[in-house]
Amino acid sequence: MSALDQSTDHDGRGGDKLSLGVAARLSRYLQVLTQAKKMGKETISSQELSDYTHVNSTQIRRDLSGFGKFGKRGVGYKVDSLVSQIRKILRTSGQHNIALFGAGNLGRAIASSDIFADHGFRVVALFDTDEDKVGREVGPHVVRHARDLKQVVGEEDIVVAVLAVPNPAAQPLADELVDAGVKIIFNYSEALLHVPPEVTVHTSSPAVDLLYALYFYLT
Amino acid sequence: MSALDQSTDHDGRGGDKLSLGVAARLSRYLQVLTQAKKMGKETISSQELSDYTHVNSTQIRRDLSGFGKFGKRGVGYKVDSLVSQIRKILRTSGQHNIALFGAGNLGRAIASSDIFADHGFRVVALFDTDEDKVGREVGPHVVRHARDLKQVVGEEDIVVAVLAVPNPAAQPLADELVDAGVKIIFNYSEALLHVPPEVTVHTSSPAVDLLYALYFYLT
DNA sequence: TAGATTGTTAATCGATTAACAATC
DNA sequence: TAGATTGTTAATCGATTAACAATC
Repeated sequence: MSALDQSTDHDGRGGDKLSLGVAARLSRYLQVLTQAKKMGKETISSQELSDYTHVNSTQIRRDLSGFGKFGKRGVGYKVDSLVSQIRKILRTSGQHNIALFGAGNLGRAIASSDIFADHGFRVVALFDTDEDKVGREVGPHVVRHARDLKQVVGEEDIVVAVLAVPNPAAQPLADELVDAGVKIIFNYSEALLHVPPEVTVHTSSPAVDLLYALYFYLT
Repeated sequence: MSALDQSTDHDGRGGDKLSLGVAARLSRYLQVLTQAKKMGKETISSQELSDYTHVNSTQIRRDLSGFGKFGKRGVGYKVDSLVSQIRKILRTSGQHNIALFGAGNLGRAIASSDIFADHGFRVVALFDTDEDKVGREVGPHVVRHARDLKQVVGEEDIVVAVLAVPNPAAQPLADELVDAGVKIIFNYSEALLHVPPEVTVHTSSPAVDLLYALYFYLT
């Protein structure tokens, strides 16, 4: 993880790496803005963004003004152009191909939703190891056998793999993915995955998020 | 959101509110520890915890030592007792009842998994509005019609609702939940939900997490 | 113009980390 | 004992926020 490296220029314009906090907040703004755009909203104020993200409005303005003057005083920010700007800052303007593993309930839910598509991610392949599932259609995908993963990862330039597989299957699969050259593993199983340092694992943990929310309710 | 209120005592022993950062990190430690325990691991060092959580090992020791001397020098922390200690600190030692809405792919995936159960959350009811689904069995649950939600929420002391419903259904359902007295809404739809200030909404956003991970890969 | 909201400053506060003594 | 790892200090650095001038 070189994510902790911090740039010494703090005006943010230098094309240098964002700090962890800034990158995380920009991502959240993008989430809200994307949905606001879908709902036909044309402008949004830092205060409205604050209401949805729970980030202080001054900080939102500060985060954004580091990269340019995107807002209009007295009006707010144009939703549409702010989405483009943040995508540019996060360097995620393009399309990114992802491979999805596991065609169970969770895998099918992910494959049929547009949560990833809305942010420029395209599921290009859905894999399973169950021969009964291979060949079946799930949304726009035909389930492929996981033994083909290396070929597909190479051909389709896949950097991200999403794991919706049972816990015991996760580590062996992760090993194969690392071997095939995947750099980011999004893990929906609960398994603790061992990977080389150049590979990033993000383990989704709804229950942990819930514990956190509950703490502030209970106190 | 009173989550930003900060206590003025910083030793953490006073039974006062944790800061946002500390509470978030403790939750993450708990996630890893819970899984490590499942895998039969008996002790764990701050360095190992750091490898899995990407939190600096000094900070982990610092976070923990604020509440007591849980570790043994030269050995590490006992996984089992550390889990109990953190649960105590986060005040989530008990059981918490949750209601799950939506018996589609995602709802069924959540209902059949033990991600919530592992952390003391018990799904006590699964709702849908589709009459075809009502009455069907999903894991240990029988799908109930959402019109019964108010009764169930009252009877079962439900504080948390998990929404695995289509976007357009989310806001009307949130309104009903607020009316019924639910305090925490865990939103798996993409809809931006409007709720009164005493209710907390957490919107899950895998694509946003992915954007964030991708940024650090791309730079 | 009057009202609203941005962009920016300056001050404060908390988070982070290297280093190391303590001790298992 | 020797090695390992915790608990804690002290210094630094970045995040946060109130306040307000600028301006749409």
